[in-house]
Amino acid sequence: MRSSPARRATIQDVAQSAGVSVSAVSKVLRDAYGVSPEMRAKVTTAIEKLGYRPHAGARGMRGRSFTVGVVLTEMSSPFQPEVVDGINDQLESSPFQAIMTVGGANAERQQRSIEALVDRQVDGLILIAPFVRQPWLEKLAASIPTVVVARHGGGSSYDSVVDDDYEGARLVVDHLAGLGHQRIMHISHPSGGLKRPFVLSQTARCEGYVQAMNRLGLDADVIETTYSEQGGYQATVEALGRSVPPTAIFAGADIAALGALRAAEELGRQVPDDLTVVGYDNIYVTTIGRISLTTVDQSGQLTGTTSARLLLERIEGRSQPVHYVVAPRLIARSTSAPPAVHSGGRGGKRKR
Amino acid sequence: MRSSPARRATIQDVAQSAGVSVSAVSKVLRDAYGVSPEMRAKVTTAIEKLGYRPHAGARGMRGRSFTVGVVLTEMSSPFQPEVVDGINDQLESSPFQAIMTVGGANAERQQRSIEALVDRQVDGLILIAPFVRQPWLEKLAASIPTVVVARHGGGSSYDSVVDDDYEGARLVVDHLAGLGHQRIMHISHPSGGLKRPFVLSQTARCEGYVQAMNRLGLDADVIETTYSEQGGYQATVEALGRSVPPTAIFAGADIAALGALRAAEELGRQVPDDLTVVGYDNIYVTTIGRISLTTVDQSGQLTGTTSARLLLERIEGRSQPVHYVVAPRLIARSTSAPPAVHSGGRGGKRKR
DNA sequence: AAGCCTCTGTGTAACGTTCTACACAACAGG
DNA sequence: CCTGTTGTGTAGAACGTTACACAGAGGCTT
Repeated sequence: MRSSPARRATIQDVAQSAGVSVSAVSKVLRDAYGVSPEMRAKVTTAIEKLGYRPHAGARGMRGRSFTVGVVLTEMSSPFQPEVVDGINDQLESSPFQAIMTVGGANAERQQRSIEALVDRQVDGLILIAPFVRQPWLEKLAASIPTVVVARHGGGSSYDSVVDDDYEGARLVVDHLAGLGHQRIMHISHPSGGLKRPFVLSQTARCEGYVQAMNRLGLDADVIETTYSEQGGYQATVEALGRSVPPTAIFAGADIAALGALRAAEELGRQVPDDLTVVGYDNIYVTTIGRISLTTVDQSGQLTGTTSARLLLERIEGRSQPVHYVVAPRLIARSTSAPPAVHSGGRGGKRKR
Repeated sequence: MRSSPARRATIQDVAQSAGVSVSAVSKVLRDAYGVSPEMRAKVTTAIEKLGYRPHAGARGMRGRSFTVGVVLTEMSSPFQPEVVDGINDQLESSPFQAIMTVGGANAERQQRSIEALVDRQVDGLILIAPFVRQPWLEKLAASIPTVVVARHGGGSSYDSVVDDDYEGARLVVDHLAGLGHQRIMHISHPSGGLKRPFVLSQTARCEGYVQAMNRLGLDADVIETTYSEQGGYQATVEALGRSVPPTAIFAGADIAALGALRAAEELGRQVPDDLTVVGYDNIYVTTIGRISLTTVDQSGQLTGTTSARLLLERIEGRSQPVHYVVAPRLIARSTSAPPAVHSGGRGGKRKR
């Protein structure tokens, strides 16, 4: 008459099987001070034999749960999964395990996701592009080690890893201006209610664009829609319908650039001959032949490994904040080229 | 001299603040029998006031953790995130919270991810396209409520939700044959060591293709590479290099179809005039103008909500297995057309 | 030889919940 | 007035782990 069909082995069972005390087993498990080699051997054998695995919930009640929580904003964006891969790679060699939740688009749902993770007693948190309010974030980070990804402005109680979106935008503008473009339109995305300096990528890219344009003495021209195929499409249709349309479109995200490409195609503009289109993110599809989009790469992988490393340091006790900036890289492909020739001085636009 | 800066409120604190016993609070929390309306009111007020949130780890030690674990194989595939969205939607109205881990490509890492979740005392498990071995899976599912997504062959101790990949492949073959194609090549992906009938989508699609071809009296022609842009590219280069090349390529996944498109372009074949290409999955990029791939849709959202529903039923106690099949749907876009004219016999094809 | 370390191992009190068993009150039926 | 019954609340033992406090056993100094 055994109890349940397949009860899980506990630390008790291991202790009994090895003929030692529970505390001794715990010591071995925790790699604590004061275990003889024989002790360790006996215990590990017993663990092996019983297929014992420590119960994270019980662990979390006293010490650590060896779990870190990752909150994503959206999985469909290709950048975030890349970051997650980086995190997992970095954690592989540590005793920590990452668990994720999807926060979703609004601050409230995001907050709920974060709290759910905290309820589950994670030892640390990595938040990707969160738009919860700053005071809430600071308070959260004061109570649990936290690393924030893709949100500018630093913060005093958490670490952060951000792409230098200002610089990325500058790279694009300089590239386009270098090709001879003057009327460069930028497609942006709502700021999510965050105010300077605690802004997400979209806002930083937009500001970087404006600054770079001003420095070159060019007029900034921003259309705010959303970072989506639809958004890019609409913004492009609107811009090309003007009496003096832009010669280049800089979309703040590749996905919007794809919409811009579709709009251009439908309106009979050849890319890059009649119109230059540039994106941002270097998502996978931009590389494939039919698209071959000029874009900016921010290494999601590197961002992920870095943030995991910072989080582990923080869990180990570091408390002064570290803010890490990842340098972006322009990847010129085949959707950018010099603008169409003007007949003479200023004149007409030629289209096919 | 308070203890720590911001200690988390416990059930004790709530009990004290409400002037009742801990057990009473627990009863309210669990909606258990034997609480008077006044009691409930007092307790909920106290909970509100203290901002109390139950500690999932501690809960898990006796009762439920109200957490379900989701294991993905890869996040870069667009199908899996869609499933996750569906799961989250369904769980929104329940007290359960989903946490995810990324299993990765090999069975061993996947197994580790699953175990990590079990260690964290999840109440149930949803596994997306797992290729752990069948006996292991059955044993796991015997000890914890489990739903398996995208793996054929049923199973006696778990529920499953699968796309009818056989039918999907048949839809494609019939579509192509209906257009007049005879030499239809299929790009497949390694089976991951699983044997019939417990196969993953790729194998089912391949088998469905072979059966459909045979039924029409056509010769099956399969190249096994991987479901990746590279894989699709290589297979296509190989096939088009033959003395009698296929007139249509049916890639088992959209991502491979994109590679096929690139290969066709580089080899100077016009799609769909010189070559038809069809994918599977209806991933986002297939919809955009420059690509507009003919493909098969399997609703990831529906798959997700269904599997979450099944899991909740199972957690509530159902034990006989349910196997749910989702019907696929062909989406004809602009990469499929009748084959190029044979000199003589067949009617001419002219497009655009 | 006494005293004092150091090294290993054990006992046991938490940790925050759940849930069974029970106490008590109020009330109904005989 | 006694005996149930029903409804409401509480005590307290788990659950599986950690980590503090301490007990012995030797070995080194004086």
